[in-house]
Amino acid sequence: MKLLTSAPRGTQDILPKDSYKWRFVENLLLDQASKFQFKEIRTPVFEHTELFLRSVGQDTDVVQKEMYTFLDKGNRSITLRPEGTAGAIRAMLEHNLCNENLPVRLSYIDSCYRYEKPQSGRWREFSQFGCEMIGSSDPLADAEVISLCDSIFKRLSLNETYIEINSVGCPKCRGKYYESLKEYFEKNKDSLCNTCLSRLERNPMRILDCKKSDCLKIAENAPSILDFLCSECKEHFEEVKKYLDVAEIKYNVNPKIVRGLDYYTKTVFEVISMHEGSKGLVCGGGGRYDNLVEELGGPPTPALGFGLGIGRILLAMGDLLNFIPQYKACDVYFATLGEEAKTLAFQLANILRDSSFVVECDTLNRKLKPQMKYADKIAAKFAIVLGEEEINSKKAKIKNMADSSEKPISLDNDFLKEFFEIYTDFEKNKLLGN
RNA sequence: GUGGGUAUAGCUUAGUUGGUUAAAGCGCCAGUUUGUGGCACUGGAGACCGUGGGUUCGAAUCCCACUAUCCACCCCA
Repeated sequence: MKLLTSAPRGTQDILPKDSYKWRFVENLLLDQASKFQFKEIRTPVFEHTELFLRSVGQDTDVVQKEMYTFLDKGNRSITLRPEGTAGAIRAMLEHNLCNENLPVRLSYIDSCYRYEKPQSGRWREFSQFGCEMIGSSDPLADAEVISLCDSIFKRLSLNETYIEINSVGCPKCRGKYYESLKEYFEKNKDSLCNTCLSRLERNPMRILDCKKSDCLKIAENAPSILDFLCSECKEHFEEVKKYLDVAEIKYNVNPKIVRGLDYYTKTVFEVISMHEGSKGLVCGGGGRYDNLVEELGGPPTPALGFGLGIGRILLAMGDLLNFIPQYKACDVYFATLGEEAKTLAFQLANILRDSSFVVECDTLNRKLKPQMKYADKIAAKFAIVLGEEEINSKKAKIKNMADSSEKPISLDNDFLKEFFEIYTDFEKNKLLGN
């Protein structure tokens, strides 16, 4: 078969055999966030390009080479969102949510888009769960957001996941730190890789993130941001750690973590999964961004948040996904012979469905045998055969597919009542282990 | 963006030093007499061997390009 085309590069179709797993994880994420009073917000998939230029930052890789940007028919520059924070904050400001109760706590599940070369755990279209807490500068807010993130992984039984935290300070302390970093790397310029040389000018902190062995070696002895934090930032960071300790949340302080987006200040953190299939993959990240709200035209407002890649979470979960409850099994399958039977089955099926049973009827006009085969394959609990005899006598047999036992059932007004009796009996026996 | 692997039915794969109608298992469909599933047996549908060039009398097999996919780097969720 020659298909016209296939799904675009870096996208994925989530088929019925997997979609329920996604749904389960998504529900769990939103539910856990709601325990911390985060409420769902839904924002557009695309925004005006300038939003991301300003928030994510001109110099970032995301903006420089990964955005899906195009002109619409009205000549507006539009960009498919590469992350969730900017849109959430924009919407919050546009609808004056921060003029109501502070803090504002928002959660979302967004499809995001980045033009990257796909590989394991990386797609061009990916689903991101995020939470944003706007209005508090208190270190407890940081601890609470990290705690939410941590609790999610606990709830998912992802135990080989750990949290790394750092503080990138405020623009004030970062200025001094950059100078010192530049000075340090200038001295070791000869051993740096080419990418790092260009980073030296634009964003020396990114050199700390380089994985090349030569750069790693130099970075090892580079000055640490933690030694340059101003008293306010330092105190803030200490408080955050104190709260995390109280909550018995495990974390490593890693002065080398640098988040990829420009808006971060003070606390930043990453969630790294060491599970099979996602070894060392960053499946979440976040931090404080005290200047972003103002940057987008709002009043000076402290805020912070985090994002998790849902695809990466599923990757990390691996075999755990097998324990997720699947779609409801079929309660009753109607095997039908002839037009009249088909019609009757259709009516009876809807009666059962109104009582929230899961029912399926034959729609392929197959012979009885293949129909029973099918009922078996879909693991129907009961099968009811309808043919000429049954219609004439207004009585049918309902077959328990597990033990092949059959019981009579009326097809008239008593149908639902009798079915209930048979069904509860069946469930009772199951509980008793028969 | 850089480097490497892979590309044969829906899925998993076989395909010998290039040689004629490209195999198998699973899955799907149908049958094994009349209206009943799980087992077994029989049969069937389904592949222009990723695409396009080239080498050759002859290419799934060799060469080149492209595309897709996977992996690593970069970056990140």
